[in-house]
Amino acid sequence: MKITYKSDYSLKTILDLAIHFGEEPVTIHELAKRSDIPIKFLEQILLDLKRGGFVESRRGKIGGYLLAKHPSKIGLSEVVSFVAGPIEPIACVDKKYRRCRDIDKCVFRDIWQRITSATEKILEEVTFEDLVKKSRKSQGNFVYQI
Amino acid sequence: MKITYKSDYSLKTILDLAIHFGEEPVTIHELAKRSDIPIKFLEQILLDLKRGGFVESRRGKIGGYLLAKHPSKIGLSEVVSFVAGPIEPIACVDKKYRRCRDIDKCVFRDIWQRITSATEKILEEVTFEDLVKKSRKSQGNFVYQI
DNA sequence: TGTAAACTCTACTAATGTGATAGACATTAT
DNA sequence: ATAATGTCTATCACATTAGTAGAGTTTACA
Repeated sequence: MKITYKSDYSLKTILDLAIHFGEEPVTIHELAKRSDIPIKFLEQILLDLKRGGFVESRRGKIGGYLLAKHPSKIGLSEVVSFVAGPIEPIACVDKKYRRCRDIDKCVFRDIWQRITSATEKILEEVTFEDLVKKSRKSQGNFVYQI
Repeated sequence: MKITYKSDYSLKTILDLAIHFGEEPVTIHELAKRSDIPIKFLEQILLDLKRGGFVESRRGKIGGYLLAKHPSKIGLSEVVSFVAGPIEPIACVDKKYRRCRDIDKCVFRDIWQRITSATEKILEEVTFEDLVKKSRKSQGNFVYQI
């Protein structure tokens, strides 16, 4: 799990669409402006999120983006996994990396697994509906601000 | 926190020195061979660890490296912070990154902070003495294997 | 039926980080 | 003296990140 600008932008964008769930499609322009994201970068991000099944789009005039599912059905865990990669903080879990000589005897592995479990537990308890509610509670609601 | 090869090598090296605490200095050559680390890369890593105050060196013939403190006084948390950067998984915590428009209203921030706390809790409970004991329990002790 | 406003797709780029490698130098036990 | 050790600086190939550019396609509506 690595929260880069791109994953940060992805999360903010899904939250924005969750806030506007049930309304008209939201344009890239609006999303970009509200979350202060470079518009051409956001285009690519939205295409990714579409491929991931998190958002849908409408083309043409009065087109825009919509959340693909109800915010209560979108878990933070699945989104984070998609936009920020596997939760594990450690290289040795990744298939691309060389294996340890004897990974089963690595005393650090248990640590990384415990951190992963703790992280998953926190993420799995949260849906975007929860985040929308939390966001509405923060007076002013930062997503709308200029 | 990002566990790269370099941080992985650093942890393994400190563990190796912890296992040999109280004995003669361990040479870079031995460390490199036992943990399968490119020797020239390990040289740099050891200089970093020295600057970090984790290890000491003896130059000249029969020189080598030693742990600077007793393994029970070296916490996994401090080592990980040193070799893998701040525990936080998120860009916005880093001073170098642009601030959110209104970071106090960011609904994700609380999530990253909870993950950070959970991670710190796990790391803070472990010292290298613990890891040495755990390592000795794994029969064969991978650090010694060819 | 034209057109403006929207999404779509591919390519490119600058900056940075990662994982090394190379080679000259300094120190010390014997 | 010398061999074995640590020290230091430079360089490099490759991947990732955070964009930018530009040409396309689709659709509502006048």
